[in-house]
Amino acid sequence: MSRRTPPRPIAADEDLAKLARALAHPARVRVLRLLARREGCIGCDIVADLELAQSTVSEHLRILKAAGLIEGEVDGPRICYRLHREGLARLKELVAAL
Amino acid sequence: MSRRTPPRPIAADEDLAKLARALAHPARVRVLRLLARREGCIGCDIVADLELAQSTVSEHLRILKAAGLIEGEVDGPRICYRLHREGLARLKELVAAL
DNA sequence: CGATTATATCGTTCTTCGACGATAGGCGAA
DNA sequence: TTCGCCTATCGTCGAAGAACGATATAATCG
Repeated sequence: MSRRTPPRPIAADEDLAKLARALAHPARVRVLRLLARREGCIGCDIVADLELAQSTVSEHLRILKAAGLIEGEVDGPRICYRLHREGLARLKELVAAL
Repeated sequence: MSRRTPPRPIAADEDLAKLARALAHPARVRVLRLLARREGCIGCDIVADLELAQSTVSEHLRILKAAGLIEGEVDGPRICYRLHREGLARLKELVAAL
């Protein structure tokens, strides 16, 4: 157990890779910036901002949510998205530690 | 030209997405950590550390190099890889700015 | 020179991603 | 309840990613 670099996957590597994958598309980065700018939440305005089909945007949002970078709260017939500070903080930690 | 959010791609989004894509695989994250640990350079030891075929590792290194996160210097018959501080710093900047 | 070692590249196969249209479900308003 | 808006999900298709073995290139050693 004094091996220098254990051959096992190493959880932190997987974690960072997963978060990075969520960032690995300009549309998703744009969504994050959008949510950062407007402190509050945004509904379908995201669809209007990105120039993509609604279903495509929905998929990007799903990916960001699955990665823990954003969260969506149901607000009547629409959904209010906002940054998920904890997930974002974890991402920053992991990157800063590189 | 007073549009709030111009529909153009926005270079910074593309940049961050590209960098993130380079990080979007555990093997590549691991390489970065490896190079961070051993301050100096490493040759084919990377192949030994990752449990992947040499050609696969070579491809991962190519991707990291293309993203500007590492650099390789020819050292006789082998190649000495090290972190590319500037690229890494740019990545950290962009992520921290989120 | 010939052998050895370290890397890169090529070609293939399989999987995953990204985009779209079509459609279904939920909620508020009329 | 019926209509209309917002969102999610499904199915499909083409593009890109990931892995490998085989092979090519380059430099050192004997």
